[in-house]
This record gives sequence, structure tokens and C-alpha cells, in this order.
Amino acid sequence: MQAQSRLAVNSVSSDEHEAVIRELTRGHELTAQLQEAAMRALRGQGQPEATAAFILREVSRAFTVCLSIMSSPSRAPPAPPLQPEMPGSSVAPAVAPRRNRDDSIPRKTAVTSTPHFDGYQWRKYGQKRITNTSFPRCYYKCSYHRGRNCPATKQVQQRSNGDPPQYVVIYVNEHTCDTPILEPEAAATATAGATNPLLDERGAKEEHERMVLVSTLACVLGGQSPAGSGSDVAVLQEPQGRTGDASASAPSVSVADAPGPSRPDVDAGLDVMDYEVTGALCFRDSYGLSDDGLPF
DNA sequence: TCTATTTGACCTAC
DNA sequence: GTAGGTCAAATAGA
Repeated sequence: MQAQSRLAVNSVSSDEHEAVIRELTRGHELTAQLQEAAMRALRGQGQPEATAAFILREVSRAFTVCLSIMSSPSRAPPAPPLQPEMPGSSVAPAVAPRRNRDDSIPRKTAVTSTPHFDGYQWRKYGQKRITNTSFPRCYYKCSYHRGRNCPATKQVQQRSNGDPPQYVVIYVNEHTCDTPILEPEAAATATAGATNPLLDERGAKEEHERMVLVSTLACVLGGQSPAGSGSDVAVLQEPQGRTGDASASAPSVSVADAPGPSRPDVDAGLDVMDYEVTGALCFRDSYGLSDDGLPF
């Protein structure tokens, strides 16, 4: 599948490339909202809550990985889409990009409209105006940077102010804190914060989408299988610690602490690049959504 | 009082 | 010298 994706992506036009990114971004965004709503709906329900949290986090991560791949220079069409398309902004001059300070530091790039909700908690520590860009770049550290010595940081830069606005998020270093997924209230706060007006703008439409997805997910977790997706959930069993770090499997709350002996096995060995994860969750097909993401 | 955010200054790669 | 990344003091809010 991965090879097929590469072949396909390498031959697509700029418009198609943008469309793929747009759809992935949309999926990622919906996953974030579903995560928020599902956690609220399933709160205190033990195993279903833990399972939902795990699945949704992995789905979100799968979208992030796909977006990262699609946004990488080797995947981009001839005309790179990362430059802001703001009126009045000139085409970027041929300036040699600065090298990362340390090439050994793992970096992942994602494009999303919900940069502030990715399952982790971040603390902003800086903001910088970047040349040839219309928006400043914000710098975040993991909230557990001090307490757990987590080295993870991310940079968020708005790329366009469309609907929804798109953000380029660069994740630097892996989490070693094994940050739990945000509690529903915290997630709602983070998502609906001043830096993310998305929910305000979409309001009723997306609330409806969320409710459809949540009810379907609840159905799945409750042992009822929505059309054609009953066995897909099991495919999503995957190690929680993406770094292989032993500490990554010892979160303080939420998912890993949830009761139940059959928590998805942290040693299942599924890699980040197992795209069957995303393939197994075809929201539109499995959940009866139309082409524009709305329920039929 | 504590915590998070803002913002100017500083450091470093190019 | 310039620009990106980080630090830390100042500030705001709970």
C-alpha cells in the first residue's frame, strides 16, 4: 500500500496533491473533534473509554504521519505549496534554507487546521516572525519538559487563513513523558481556545458530524458493529509508546491507567508506517458519510 | 501565589 | 550580518 501510495503521489498534479492534503487534514481535524466528543461521552466507562482513547489517538497519529509524508519535499509537486498564498505576499526569493541545528534530532512535519489539539499538552515558550511568511511561528515545549524531562517541542506556523486556516506543525523530538490524552474538558478548552476559532466558525455542522461519529464509535465499543467496520477496530491494536522508550508505557492517567486486562498490547509491534491503520478506518464508508464528510 | 503567556534579548548556524 | 531558535524577565489571569 505504501509503495502504491508513493507511486500515486509522485504522479499527481499540484492540485491533486493539495486535494490529498486537504482531505487528510479534514480527517485529522474530524478525528480530533471525535476524540474530544468521545472522551466526553464515554467518560468513566472504564474499558470502552480506554479503548476509544487509544484508537482515536492512533488514528490521529496516522493522519499526522500521512500528512507529514505528503508535506515532505520529496512528495511535493514541482510548485511547493508551503509558501503563504496571501495577497500581496511576494514569491519567496531563492534563499537557501537554513539547516536544522541538529540533523540528528527527529522531526516530523504535519499540516493541520487543529494544531493545538494533538493529544499532548504544550507550553508556548516563544514566537518569532519568520521572513517571507505572513504569520509568526510559535514555539511550544511539552508541558512535561521540566517535570519529566520530555524533550518534545513543536513549531506551529499558520500557512493560510482559509476556512479552516491551515497550520504547518513541525514536531521535534519524541515524547518521553508519555503524556496522557487530554481530559475532555481540557481538550475542549485547548481546541476551542482563542488560537483556534475553528469550532466557532463551523458550529452546528460539525457538532452534527461529531455526534454521528461518536454514536457510531460508541456502537463499536459497545460490541455492535456498524456496517462493514466491525473487525476493523481490532486492527488498530498498536504499541502506545512510539519511541520504544520503556517510560513511554507508564502514563500517569487516562488511557494506560484505565482498568481492564485487555488493554491494547503495548508490544503489538505495529509501526507508525502501518498504513492499514488508516485504511481500516474509512470514515466515509464505514460511517455513512457523504463525499463532503456529512452524514447522508 | 502559582502558572501560563508574551516579548525582547541573546545565542548560534549559515 | 542575517535569521531561526531559545531563554528569561515581565505580565496577566486564575
